[in-house]
Amino acid sequence: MTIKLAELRYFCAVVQTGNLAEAADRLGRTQSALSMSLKQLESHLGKKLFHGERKSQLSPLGEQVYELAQSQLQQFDQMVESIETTAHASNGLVRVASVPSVAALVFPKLLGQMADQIPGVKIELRDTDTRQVIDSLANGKADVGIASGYHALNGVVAKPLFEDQFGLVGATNHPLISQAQPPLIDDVVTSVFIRNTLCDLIRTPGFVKALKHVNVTIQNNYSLINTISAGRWVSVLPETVTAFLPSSVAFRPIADLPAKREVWLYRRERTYFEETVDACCGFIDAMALDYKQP
Amino acid sequence: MTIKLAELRYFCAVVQTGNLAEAADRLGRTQSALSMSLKQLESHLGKKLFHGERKSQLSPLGEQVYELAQSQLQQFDQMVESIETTAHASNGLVRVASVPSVAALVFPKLLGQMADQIPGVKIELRDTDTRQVIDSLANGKADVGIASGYHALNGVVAKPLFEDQFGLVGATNHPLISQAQPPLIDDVVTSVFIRNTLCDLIRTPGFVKALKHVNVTIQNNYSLINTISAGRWVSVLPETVTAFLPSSVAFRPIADLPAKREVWLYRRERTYFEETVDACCGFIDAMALDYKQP
DNA sequence: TTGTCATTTAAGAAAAATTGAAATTATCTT
DNA sequence: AAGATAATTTCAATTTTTCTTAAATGACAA
Repeated sequence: MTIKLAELRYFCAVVQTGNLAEAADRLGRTQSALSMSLKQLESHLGKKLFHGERKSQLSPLGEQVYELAQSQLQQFDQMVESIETTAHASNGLVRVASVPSVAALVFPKLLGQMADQIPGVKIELRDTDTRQVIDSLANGKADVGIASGYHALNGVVAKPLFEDQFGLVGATNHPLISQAQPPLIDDVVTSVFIRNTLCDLIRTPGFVKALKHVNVTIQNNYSLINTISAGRWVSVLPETVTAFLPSSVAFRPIADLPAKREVWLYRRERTYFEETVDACCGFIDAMALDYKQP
Repeated sequence: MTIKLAELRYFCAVVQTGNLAEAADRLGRTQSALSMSLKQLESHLGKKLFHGERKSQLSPLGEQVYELAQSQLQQFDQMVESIETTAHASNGLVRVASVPSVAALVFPKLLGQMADQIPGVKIELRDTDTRQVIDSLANGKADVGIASGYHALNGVVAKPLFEDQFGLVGATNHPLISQAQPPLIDDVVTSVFIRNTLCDLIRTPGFVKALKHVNVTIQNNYSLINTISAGRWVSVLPETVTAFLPSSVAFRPIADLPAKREVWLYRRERTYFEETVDACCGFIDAMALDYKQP
């Protein structure tokens, strides 16, 4: 007999609630059912999963198991949902994964068009970073992907979607924004510069070099924009990201920074509902045209 | 009631064998058990998973389910193994993921040192591409990672391991190898050049530009070396990869290609057996020194 | 100590999975 | 097209597993 999924599910619930009664309540089971299940899991592993007698503190092994089990359960549930949706959708399910900036731009409109033109279609939209987009495609967990740059992938066809000029983002009244002449890299990448994840896509040597001395980084774009709108700080972002800037923040090109972000559209071959996925890609492609020739 | 892991396991076995009897045999169950389980799965989804009456041909939905189920099962089993190993290992389990080139270099020695110096330790070594190494670290599926380039990751510390000069690889008697003066990019990236995955790490503008006109690519390094040793073709690889070249193939620097591959060592914070993981990183680090100052 | 709260235990009940044998359905052969 | 063979399904009986109820144990604080 091996470890069962239900055992892990119970275990995780107990970890989250910190006691049997609450976990049992949440799962619609009794305390004793959980108690026995945990005991079985522990005896299978030959070690305790919790510290002390109560279920409030994990042992080191428990920590490890919790982490693994948690992500496994999440994945499993996601897979089940995906299977069920596919099975029940009359016009199929299209799973689209995209980097957040493009997702914000594309998803609302895409959702509308799909729903209007393909009755009964189901759509699953996810925004993550390029790495995970590519991964989802590779694992068959997404049918369509939008990501930065080109990545060769088996069973997936890629096509360039649009290019996206990098430029300065700063508060409207920041000197670098308001000054007459266009700023240069060296003006921008100074002590008021905040690095962000998208900066890593830039290969312009002068910029890469300047970036080495920057020591403020903000991972989350929303926090980044917020910080910038306070007035003191600036950053560099692709132009389409700035479609969502508040009026207190503005975008302008940097004279000696020609770098563009290449956004690519990926499509899995041999998908369940070919036509639906084709239509989806068509919509995305059409939208991209709006950005290609502004 | 929801989809169960066992149902998917049965389903996959039937898909693989193509008939119930064989699958039942493999799983140590009877035909009827599988038949009922499949029926249950199908009625849950409301659609057939197979085409026709026999179990030899999947329906489109079946294809989709099979693919998802297959990868899920694989992951689950891997997780179970990882949990069990962790639980039973007296000195813990260290899961190391590395890009193949460095893995080939480091794993044999590392395995020996770990076994010798940390009695009872268990080691799990995996070689994949950089993307998956980073992913394993992010998902808590690896404790230590070796990958090309720097990637910021939550809960993971990174440190540069060594740098690896890119250069020409060709048959010993290939003109570009045997000629007196060092070759240039334009000599190398010609009609006899084969592109490979590691080429994408190179950012030297002249090389990137030249690469655009190359239309032969080999993904697998082993096949690549084999092809090269035939005599006609050449490629570009990092120097450490060449530690495993057959004598018929040689490495030499390219005069105007300064590109280096940066290899980084990643280590998850808050691992189960801190000391063991520390020791492992120490060993890897020490080995890297051999390549830093050759 | 005593009372409360959390967990465990044990025995029976309920649910789920598995089996064996017979029945059905498909495929092949002639 | 009929019979033979192979594969799958059905169904009731059985086994296994999981869950519940109810009572017992253990920890902890007043």
